[in-house]
Amino acid sequence: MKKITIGEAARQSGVKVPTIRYYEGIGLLSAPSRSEGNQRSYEPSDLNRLAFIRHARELGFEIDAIRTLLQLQDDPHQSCASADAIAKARLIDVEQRIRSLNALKAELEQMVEGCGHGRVDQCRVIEVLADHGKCVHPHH
Amino acid sequence: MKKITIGEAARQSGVKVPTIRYYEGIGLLSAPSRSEGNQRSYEPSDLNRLAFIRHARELGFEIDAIRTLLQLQDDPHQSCASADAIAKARLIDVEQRIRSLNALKAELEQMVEGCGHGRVDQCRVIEVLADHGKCVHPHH
DNA sequence: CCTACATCCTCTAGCGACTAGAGGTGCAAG
DNA sequence: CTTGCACCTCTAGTCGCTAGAGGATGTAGG
Repeated sequence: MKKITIGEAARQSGVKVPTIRYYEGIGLLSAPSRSEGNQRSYEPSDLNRLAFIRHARELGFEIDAIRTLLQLQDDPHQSCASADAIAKARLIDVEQRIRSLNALKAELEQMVEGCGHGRVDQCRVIEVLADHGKCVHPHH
Repeated sequence: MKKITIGEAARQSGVKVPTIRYYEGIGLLSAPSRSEGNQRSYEPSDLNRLAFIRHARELGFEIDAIRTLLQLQDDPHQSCASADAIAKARLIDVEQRIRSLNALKAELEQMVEGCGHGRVDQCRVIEVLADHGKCVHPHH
C-alpha cells in the first residue's frame, strides 16, 4: 500500500525513469497521483503494469500492440482472440526474422571465411558486397 | 556510358529515389553532375556503388560501417583487416540476435499454444505477459 | 537552520535510417 | 500548348526511447 517514487518504481520494474515518464506521456501508463511537491507517487499496482509493459517490450511487441494487450487485461470478459492474434502475428514475425537472419549468417560466414587476410583487392567481403551474384543464396 | 536520371537509377538499383538523395545528403554517395535543368544525372558506375550500399544494408550493416567498407573498396591496396573485422562483428551480432529470437520464439509458441481461445481471464498470452515467472526460459 | 547532494520536475532536441508531404520546376508526348 | 509525370528543395514525421538544460524538491548530516 505504500506509495513509491518514480526512481523506486524504476528500480523495482527495471524500466528507466525517463522511459516511465515517456510511457505516461504517450498514454500507455495513466498519470499517477502527485506528492505535495509535484512528484509522481506510484501505487504498488502500477508496478504490475510496468512489469507487463517491460516484459512485452522484451518480447518485441510494439507499443500499439501493448496498448491493446493492456486494454484486454483490464477487461477480462473480452474474448482473448485479439490477444491471440497479436501474439501469433508476433510469432510469425519472429520466425520470419530468424529465417532471414540465418540466411545472413550463412552469407557473412562465407564472406569471413573467404577473406584471405590480405589486401582489399582479394577480399571476399568487399567482393561479395559489390556483386550480389556472388552470394551463396541469391534470394535476398 | 549513358547518363541516367535518379528515377532510372532507383529502378535499376532497387534503392528508392528519396533514399538515394538521402545517401547523397549524408555523404555516403558523392553528388552527381546535374542536367541543365538542375536534375541529377548519374554515371553507370554510380549504379555499382548504389548496389553495393543496398546489398550491405540488406545484410544489416550500419551506414557508418558501409562508409568504411566503401572507402576500403576505393583503395584496394589497403589491408582488408578492417573489412574482415566489420564483417565478423556483424556476424557475431547476427548470431546473438538469432539466439535471442529463438528464445522469444519458444516463449511465444508457449503463449499461443496455451491460449484456450476463450476469455481473457483464462488467456495464457496475457497471463504470461503479466507474470514473467511463467516464462519457459526465465532468462530475458 | 543550513548546506550538500541525490532525486525529482518540465521541456526540447537528438538518435538511425529513412519516409511523407508541401510547393515548385523540368521535360517529353500528344 | 497543354497535360501529366518526374524531378527539385525543404521541413517534419516515424519508432522508442535517450540526453541534456535548467530548475525544484526531499533528505541526511553538521
